[in-house]
Amino acid sequence: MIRDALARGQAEAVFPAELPEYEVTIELPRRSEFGDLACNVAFRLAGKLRMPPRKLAELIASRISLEPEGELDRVEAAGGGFLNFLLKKRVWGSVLERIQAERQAYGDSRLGQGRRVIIEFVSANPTGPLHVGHGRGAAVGDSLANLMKVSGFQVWKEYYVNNIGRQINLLGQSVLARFQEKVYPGSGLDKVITGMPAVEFPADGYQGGYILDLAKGLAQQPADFWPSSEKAREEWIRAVGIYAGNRVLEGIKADLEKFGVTFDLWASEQEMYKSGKVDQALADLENRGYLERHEGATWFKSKDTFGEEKDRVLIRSTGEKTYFASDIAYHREKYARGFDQIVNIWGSDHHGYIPRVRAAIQALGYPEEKLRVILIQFVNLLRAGKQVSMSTRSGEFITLADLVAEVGRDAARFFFLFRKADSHLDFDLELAKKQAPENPVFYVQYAYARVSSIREEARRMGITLPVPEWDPDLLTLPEELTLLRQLVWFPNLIRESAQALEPHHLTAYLLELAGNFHRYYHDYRVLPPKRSSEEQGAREGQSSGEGQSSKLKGENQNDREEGNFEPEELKLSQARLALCDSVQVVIRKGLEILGIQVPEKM
RNA sequence: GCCCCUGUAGCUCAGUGGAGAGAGCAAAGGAUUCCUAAUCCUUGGGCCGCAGGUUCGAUUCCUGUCAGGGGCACCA
Repeated sequence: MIRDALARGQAEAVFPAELPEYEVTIELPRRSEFGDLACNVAFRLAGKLRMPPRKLAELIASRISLEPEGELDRVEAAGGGFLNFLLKKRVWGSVLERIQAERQAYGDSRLGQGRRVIIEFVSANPTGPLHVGHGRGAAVGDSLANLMKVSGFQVWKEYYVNNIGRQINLLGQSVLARFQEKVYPGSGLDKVITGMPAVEFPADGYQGGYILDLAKGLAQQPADFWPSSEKAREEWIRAVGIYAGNRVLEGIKADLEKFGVTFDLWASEQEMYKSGKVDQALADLENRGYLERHEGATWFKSKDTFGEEKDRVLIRSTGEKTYFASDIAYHREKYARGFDQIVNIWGSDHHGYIPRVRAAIQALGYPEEKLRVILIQFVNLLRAGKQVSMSTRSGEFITLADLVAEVGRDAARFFFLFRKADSHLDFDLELAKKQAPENPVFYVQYAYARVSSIREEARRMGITLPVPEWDPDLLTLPEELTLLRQLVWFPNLIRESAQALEPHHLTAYLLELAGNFHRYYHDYRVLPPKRSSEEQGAREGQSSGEGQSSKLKGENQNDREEGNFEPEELKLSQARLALCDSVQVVIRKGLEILGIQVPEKM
């Protein structure tokens, strides 16, 4: 259309016959005064045509022909040279028809075209309960999964369990030492356990109350749990470590379930070893010439080949394989399983680790650009403005379970998704608990509950949805247009957030939508005002029509029934009700993606 | 030393190659005969860290610089 206008200008010899290459981009302006769509083509051409952009814009605008049946209402030149387009009102109003028809499917798209994506997240070592930082990763990962699902991706969620290796042994040793110290003496267990080697509590062992609980649990183990007396100390530690790791993992699973987060697979590092996948991966690297042996260890040649700082150890001189070795095998598996996109959500302390993993993926001949890593920055937990310290080792931490118990799952998830994943997050416990407007979670949920309340009241009055016929001219208030525009924007927001892997945009959007709704609600009535009983006339006492429960009888005196409104009044109310209902549908959809529940009443 | 992230209102943070830069909190004052006052309104408040560059146009992109956080193991 714009090109037509320019061509017309050329024909009139206002523009030169030879136009330079140019691009026409249309954007949504931030301010409603600037129209519904804006175009900056005049700026792009101004320099080349040696004309002021404003003048150029006016020339173009005057040559644009609008089809009378089209969706555009008018076009004008504005500002320094923008072309602003105004859509006809029915275009905005039609979004309500669409939402009413699609309901919860509004916002779904086929962006992903069924491509398969694996999202690995949380993946905390089973050496202690999840803390709030893991909770943030869980919230981000789970919401991202939802976001991608509605955007047409096939999503697979996975937790990688590091249930073997040094940390697990350390856990085993910590638990066994506590067992010998606090549980075993005088327990009579010497009849069951024979030849237990003495184990001291390691210097860097795990502290915290859960270690003693695990030690107490050991007392319930059957006799065949314990290694035979001639087995080495390491065997005892390993057995206790695996036991403790499994117990901790059960707790982690339970905590995540309470947090509303589930996984399609709990991938086990032990399994990677048992199935020979680690050895296969190493053999693969060997065949491709990326392994090197010196100083008794086996190294991945990442320094000269991939520009890494240094080579990395895969097999220690002791013969033990490093975590990196099994992680290479795990990533190799992800590629081999045929995922189109691989998303890892890691703690920000892993950032130095990413280039190394990418190097290994390239070394194995896989496309590393399929891998995208989201780093989760630390959560700064505040209570009454004071920082709450966290560290797994010292045992002084607030667990995810504690957090959920204190502020609730909904508030916790919302706060975790409030900020960009890679920026530091201040989490104020007092604010999250507050049942007040300054708490964003309640603010959004309340907007939802309010609509339910309106709908309930409407039902009593006999006003129902769907609207029989849509009259776009009924919603003409600026506040209504603001809401309509925001609803139109929603599917776009979902797509963009899914593409960028950034669920936090959704929390901001919902807050804004809730705010616009609250303002609208405050200033205008959705339903017709109640009439006093004198005005109500002869219909009194009659029981109302379908779907009314008997408990409403007492209220009927003040209520009006269907047919008791002016037709225009009824139509306006229905249109506004459709708007509110559509706002609610979108809030529900948004909160669902974030994993937050919607209350019908508050 | 090298690498990554972050510098935007008093605080916590959104945001964008374009049109007086936004929200929440905090401060002060106000608003319910009527669909939930868990709401709403008003008022102040800003060299978008600093300096260059690219551009018709930079808070946004590039370079440098300063400040804060984090990472650089034969740990995971």
